[in-house]
Amino acid sequence: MTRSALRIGDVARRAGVSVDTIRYYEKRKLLPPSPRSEGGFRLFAGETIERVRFIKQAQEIGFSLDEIRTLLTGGGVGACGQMRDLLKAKLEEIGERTKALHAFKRTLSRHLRACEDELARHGGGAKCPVVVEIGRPQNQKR
Amino acid sequence: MTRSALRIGDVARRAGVSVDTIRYYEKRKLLPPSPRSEGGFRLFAGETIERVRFIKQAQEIGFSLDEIRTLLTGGGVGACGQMRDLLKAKLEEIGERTKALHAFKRTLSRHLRACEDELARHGGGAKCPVVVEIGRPQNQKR
DNA sequence: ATTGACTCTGGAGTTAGCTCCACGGTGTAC
DNA sequence: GTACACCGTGGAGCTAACTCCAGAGTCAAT
Repeated sequence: MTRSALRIGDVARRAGVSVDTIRYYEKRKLLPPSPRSEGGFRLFAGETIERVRFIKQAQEIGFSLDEIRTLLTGGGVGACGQMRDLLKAKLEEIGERTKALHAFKRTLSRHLRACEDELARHGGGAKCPVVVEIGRPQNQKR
Repeated sequence: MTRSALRIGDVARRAGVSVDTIRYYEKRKLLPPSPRSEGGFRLFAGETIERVRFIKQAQEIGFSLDEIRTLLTGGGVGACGQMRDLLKAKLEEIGERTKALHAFKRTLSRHLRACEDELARHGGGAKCPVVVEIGRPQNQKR
């Protein structure tokens, strides 16, 4: 019951973003227009913090604000089926991202191994095999 | 031995980017300055295609061009140790990204389950529980 | 020798996602 | 009742990563 409303600065601090970001999200419809105090200050409920964190989380893994908004605003009233499709699509995307991440990880791991082998053999005096493989100029192979 | 040089358009096509992008990468030092033809056309070796693909791959999973450049240019001549550290750091970052991806996947999966339960129970007529949980306005819990 | 596809440079323009600023009003603690 | 931190709006500015353009030159084929 202690639903004391938060002001924009509190939300920002507790969600780890700037107040400008909050206002920007509101403008971009990622946050609904908030009720205001007498004097015009925005008043937020505690859940807003969760919501902003969700946005940040989604963003970090590569979704755009527009994509996130479609997630947040669902498919309109009662559009559970639409939401389900959306979620499925996003989950598939995440699967692909995960695969890409794995592939890249393997690539880097391979380079790392080459690097450590080289260090073990020549103590780093010679030229790095990674630089040789990856950073080769455009002329020829050897 | 058939090292016929490629022109910018070939590289672009085969790497799946625009010629402008190639030139941009060169300017940003992700590609070394290429030798030129008599008339001033850039001439690329086949490996450039790999390199551009590597850049795109790294980029897709969230690395900036600056970060990628440090990977591509290593740590200077013979700096194998430096490269190793760099690779280790990047691999750790990838690990974190993977975790974030997983967490988000769980969140979305949970929403999806809620959505499908709701559909099974009420056939989608009612309001979507996901919208209720995620897209709630700032007022109160219920 | 001319055509048509391609390339060059320099610089301007674009999109996403903020970030900063000035100038003025609010809220509350003393 | 005033000091001081906070908030409001509108709009300009910023960074990354391209993308587009004009005007001019190149190259391979016919």
